[in-house]
Amino acid sequence: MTLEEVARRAGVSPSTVSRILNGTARVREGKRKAVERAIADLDYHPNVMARGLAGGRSMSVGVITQDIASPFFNEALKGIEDSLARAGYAPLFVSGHWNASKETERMALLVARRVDGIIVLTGMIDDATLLTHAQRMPIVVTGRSLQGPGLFSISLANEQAGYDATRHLIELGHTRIAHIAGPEITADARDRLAGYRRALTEAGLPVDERLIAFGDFHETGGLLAINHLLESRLNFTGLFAANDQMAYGARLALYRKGIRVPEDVSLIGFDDLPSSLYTTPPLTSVRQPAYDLGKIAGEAMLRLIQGQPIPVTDLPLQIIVRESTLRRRG
Amino acid sequence: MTLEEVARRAGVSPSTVSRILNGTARVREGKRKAVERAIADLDYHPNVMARGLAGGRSMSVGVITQDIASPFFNEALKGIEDSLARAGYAPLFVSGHWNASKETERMALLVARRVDGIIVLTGMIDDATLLTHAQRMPIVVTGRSLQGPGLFSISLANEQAGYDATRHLIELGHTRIAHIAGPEITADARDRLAGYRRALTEAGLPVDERLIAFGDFHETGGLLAINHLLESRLNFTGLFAANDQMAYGARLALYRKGIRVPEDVSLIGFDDLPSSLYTTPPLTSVRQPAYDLGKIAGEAMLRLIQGQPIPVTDLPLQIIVRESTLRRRG
DNA sequence: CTGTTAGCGCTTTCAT
DNA sequence: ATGAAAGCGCTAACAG
Repeated sequence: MTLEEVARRAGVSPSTVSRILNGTARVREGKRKAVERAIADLDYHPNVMARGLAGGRSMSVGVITQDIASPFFNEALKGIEDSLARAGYAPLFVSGHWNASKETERMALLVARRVDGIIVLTGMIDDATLLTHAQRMPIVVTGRSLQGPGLFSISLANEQAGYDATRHLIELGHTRIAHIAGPEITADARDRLAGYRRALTEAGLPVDERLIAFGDFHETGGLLAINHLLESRLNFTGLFAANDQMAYGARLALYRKGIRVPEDVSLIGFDDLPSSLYTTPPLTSVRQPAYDLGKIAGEAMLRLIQGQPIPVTDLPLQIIVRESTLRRRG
Repeated sequence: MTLEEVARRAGVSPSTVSRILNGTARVREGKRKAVERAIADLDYHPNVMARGLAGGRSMSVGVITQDIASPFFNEALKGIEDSLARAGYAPLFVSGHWNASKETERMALLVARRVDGIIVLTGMIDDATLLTHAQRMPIVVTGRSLQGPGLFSISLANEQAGYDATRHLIELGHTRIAHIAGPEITADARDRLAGYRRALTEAGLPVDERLIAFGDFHETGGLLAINHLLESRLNFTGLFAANDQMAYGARLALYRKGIRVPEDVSLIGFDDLPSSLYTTPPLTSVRQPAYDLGKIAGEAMLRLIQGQPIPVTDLPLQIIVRESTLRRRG
């Protein structure tokens, strides 16, 4: 089934069919009807590649994640898929594996595929490279605030959220609060750590550097960090992990040592992954609206492609209090 | 940068460049060198769409999952991405949302995008439809065993694994074993349930239908199922959940009632999600090699496209014993 | 409003 | 072994 056959069957020219398909120009009602019937009769679906070649658009947008199998990114991907699908665009997912050079390579792959735009979910690529790419095609990037033509960034208030999380523990009476930070190279991790420091300082509490451990944003990282803290015989009653996965690992490490959550240690995570509702005990966490983030990124991309202005949307981070944090005893 | 410019720069015809790019024919060493230099100098990347239009191949394969954000599917997607990327193919992911009609619709979308093949991860589409599609393009389907030209299926021994899981509990001395099954419409769920029944029967234990609850393969389903069982005042010391997510929900429900795992109830899941290593206690589960499954599916697709024979590979399901199951006391 | 005419960048006969 | 030429299916000026 080709557009030409549709045209023949409807008794019009190919251009007319194209116009109707794309809404490029007004067409007389009669012809439109005829074409629509022909399309239905023939079960015609435009060839996306031919369209792309001729029109210069591929109807696909590239999405760079760090790890396609990470629960946090996944929620975002779902949001992206949903928003893009509505406009007939298909997402092309690639993983950067937390590696700047691999990420650059994947980006080249997307460019070769002539994607109409690229959404970068918390990438490691530097700002300058991004800005350069933005000159050739629309870019939406999350996790940093960047200004530039053809580029839209969605940043979340990580510092403030890190502050709030720590503050939550302080308000529960905790004074010895440890922090498992994420990799120092990621801006998110640095901001959350900065928030932690500010909350402590503002409350007049000392910042004990030995209470700060670094993890890899995975469960193992949390586990190792806690084991390390415990071996150093440092005590603490509050613990703020820079993401939920590390909180899970930390929780297991505590369980192994017979330290109870929340009775002995209050634990707060970050991300509020869907699974955090079902840990034992259910985890208190800073909710990052991952799905919404993806959806907004997708919609922004669509607007960018069409040259429309993008409305500013607020993505509030909020603390979801569950059962892993408790007022300090005594 | 187009192929023509490369040809001009290398002093050859476009066809020659094309031949070198695709390895379609032997080309004299001198010209090949010249072309390769031109490609490097110009940083040329073939236009995938033009290629697709002319050659009839899109260098992309469609992947239908039920839920792009489910941890199990995700591991598989990662495997698919890895195997496909090596051959220059890109996966196009779509979600069927456990809904047969939506799945059919998504399939049509993939066909319209002229994918070179479709991988169906445990879909709900009926066998006949799949066989029909297989006549037009390569299909790889997991979770069922189906024979046909242009079609390759990878099935896992779900019944046997269900049997093994139940058997594990029986061997630990449990006689009252409950089962949280998945949706009856899915073959996986039915098979696991059948294995559960067989293990009980073979061991001479009665199959108490009241001890079988159905869930939706999500955490909520497990939680609800256990609440239901508990309200009916049925007692049991062993529990087999048809997937890990439902096991998580069940574990929380038990925690809420003050029933300890594994001291009071031994719990075994299915899938062995990465996160099951970090639950409290770490979950005993039947390991489904999701990543390998994806990888094998991707490789099979590549072979199918190239008309090569597909080697039979065995995907063993095995029980990973952790700390959520224990010998029955007393 | 609508048809005609060029391509988009590449692959693939068909000659040579 | 290699070049010339004819499309793949569609969009986008350009004329009416």
